[in-house]
Amino acid sequence: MSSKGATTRERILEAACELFSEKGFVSTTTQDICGLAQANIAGVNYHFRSKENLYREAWVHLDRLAMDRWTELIDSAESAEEKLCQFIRFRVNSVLSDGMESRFPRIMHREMGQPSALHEELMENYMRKRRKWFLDLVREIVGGALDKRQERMAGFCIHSPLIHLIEIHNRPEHPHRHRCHSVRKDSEALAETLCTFALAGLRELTRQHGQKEE
Amino acid sequence: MSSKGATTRERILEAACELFSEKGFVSTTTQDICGLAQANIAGVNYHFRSKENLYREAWVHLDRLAMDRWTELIDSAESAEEKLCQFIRFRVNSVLSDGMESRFPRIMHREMGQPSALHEELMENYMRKRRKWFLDLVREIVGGALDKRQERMAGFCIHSPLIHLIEIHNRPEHPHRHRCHSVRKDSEALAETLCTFALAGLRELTRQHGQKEE
DNA sequence: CCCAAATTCAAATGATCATTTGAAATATTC
DNA sequence: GAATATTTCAAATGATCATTTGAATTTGGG
Repeated sequence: MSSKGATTRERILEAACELFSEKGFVSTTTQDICGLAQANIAGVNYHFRSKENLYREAWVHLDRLAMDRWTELIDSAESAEEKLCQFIRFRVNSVLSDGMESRFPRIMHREMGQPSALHEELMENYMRKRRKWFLDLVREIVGGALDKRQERMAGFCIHSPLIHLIEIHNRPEHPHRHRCHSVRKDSEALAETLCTFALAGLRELTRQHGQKEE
Repeated sequence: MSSKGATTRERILEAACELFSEKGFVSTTTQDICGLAQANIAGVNYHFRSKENLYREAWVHLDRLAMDRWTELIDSAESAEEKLCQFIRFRVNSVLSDGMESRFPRIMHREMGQPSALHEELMENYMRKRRKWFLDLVREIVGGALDKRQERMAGFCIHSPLIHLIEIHNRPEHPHRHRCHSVRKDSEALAETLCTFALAGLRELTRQHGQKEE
């Protein structure tokens, strides 16, 4: 716990980020948050007006952290294909690490599975730009060989395993987590498998499309 | 509504299947269920002892329906690759149809995202056999070329888009569903794209593995 | 050191939920 | 068709939750 020398407000926000990303908005109670933050229950409403607004602040905070790491990533790679693989490795590592890096993907995933009252606002502010970036990257790789609908479907095929990975590694404790053995060690191998699948799929799709043209 | 000439018990079970698969155990209230079933609130506890036990009965019912369609599928295809594609087409059609066929995948998905007290029992009874069937199918396709860990990862790559599809099409109404345009029409095209990706990925994986051997 | 503003706190409020209760209504049996 | 068992019902119960309240405590400026 990083509650060393932090204000009550900071401890509550930190606890909120942890719990909201783990369990989502509805399943997280203010009691949970204040318990973890070692603060009084009324602290949430005093410092953040409401649970809902605390949720909003948690998004602002997590988005900022995620974007910091995001920009590092974007600049590093050269070709579009390499950029995609970097993105895949980045996300796999983030999620499997179970650390702070995985919080943004996880709160996003919880919000998708059980939308809060802020859903549209959050999608507009935090989803749209990421989605566009990813689809543009796919388009760059296939080099205009596919139509918009096919690009979307290809993006779907590539992105789905990353979403599913979040899902698997963000399940409430339940002794049933025995499936995720040797997760740390598999991290790199899994990322490489996902890259292989993504590139092989894209190549096959463009190949098929080229054949139809002739 | 198929409440024609059905007993209260049947109407409650039917409503429970619909709502549990749409919103999951916790987010579905007995009031919702009885409202949809046009039954008194006490009906759940009279006919099913508890909400939890009603949930169990809903699983029994949905599993039976899903298995009926499942066996039709298994017998039809010849080669393992063809069987996998049949499975993919079947699942895509089921989920995109938004009908009764999609209920089992959806209740499964909700249970994974927010496990109930019955989680382990349900996984044991309804998940294990399906999971085994799918992984055996992958193994048959790669013909023993990959090790267990790689088979699992390949299965993950192929299965993830199907899970994600359930997720996308099982989101609470929210006007934000505008992403799913022309879903019905895209159904076949999406299934074919998924098949292409799956087979291309598997071939590339076995090819890479063959190279390493030499 | 004192006072006022900011913060913390335990307890109360009101809403929602699953479940219980016991009476009323309905169906079944003899 | 009366007696009995089954099913329905409106209202009550008790648990959990977010939020409010007003008093107690701490903090910071003069």
